[in-house]
Amino acid sequence: MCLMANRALTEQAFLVLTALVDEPRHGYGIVGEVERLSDGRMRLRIGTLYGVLDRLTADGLVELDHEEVHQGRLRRYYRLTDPGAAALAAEADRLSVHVRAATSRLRARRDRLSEGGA
Amino acid sequence: MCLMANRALTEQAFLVLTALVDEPRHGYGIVGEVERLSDGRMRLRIGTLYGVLDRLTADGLVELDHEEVHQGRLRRYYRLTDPGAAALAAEADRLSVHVRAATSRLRARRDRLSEGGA
DNA sequence: CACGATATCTTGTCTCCCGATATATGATGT
DNA sequence: ACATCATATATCGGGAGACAAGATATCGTG
Repeated sequence: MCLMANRALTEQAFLVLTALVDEPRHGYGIVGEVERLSDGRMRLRIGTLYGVLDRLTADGLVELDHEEVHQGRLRRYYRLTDPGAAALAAEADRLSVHVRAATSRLRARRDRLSEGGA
Repeated sequence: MCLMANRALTEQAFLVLTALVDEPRHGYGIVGEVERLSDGRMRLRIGTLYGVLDRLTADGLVELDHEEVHQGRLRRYYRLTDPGAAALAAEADRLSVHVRAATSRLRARRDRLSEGGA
């Protein structure tokens, strides 16, 4: 366990954390929620999920909530921790700066080009 | 050259494209601009830059603008192409969806927790 | 009773980020 | 004069991580 590892989150880790903000979810539930919250554009691969989940657990950003058997199949539910919520907030902030920089510059470029082309 | 490769951009590629929206820049200029546009939080490593630049060039998202010698040292300037601007806009849009999902859920979580804690 | 969906996890491959290194010139300091 | 640092290009090896594919198991459906 390494709670102090505040390296930048990967995009997949970001999406997993986001999917867990509302309520604890199990593996397949996380995959479905990620697809939903990204407007169906991001499909988290099942092989990717468990690696991400292991790393997030090791860093203390998520933790095992409980296990239950649903229709004969085991479901392992994960929960967002407070450090996890803080890390997600920090990463969202960081990304938001990049997105704003890109969109404002692109807008200026479009204005510049349409002016020259008119 | 593979113009049709619309795989998702890496974060570093996103930042390089953003740095080139305003005007053509050379390698070191890109590094400095990335640091500026990320509020000093992202320092693009020089070893990373040239790999990113090679891939973006191969995909037709940037292209060589011109070369000039400044104070005895060669500067190789790169320029954003129209497909590059389109790819950057699409990626900014995609990230923006993720950021909004995270922030709105985190806000709801904070409200929920402060309510229970009050 | 085969097949697909649900559910977990492992393994191999491939991309790519990063640190280190190489090379070269101009500017700065002592 | 000479060392050192900033600028500027590029390459290489290591390691992290995403993804495809497969293993294993149960339930529902046709």
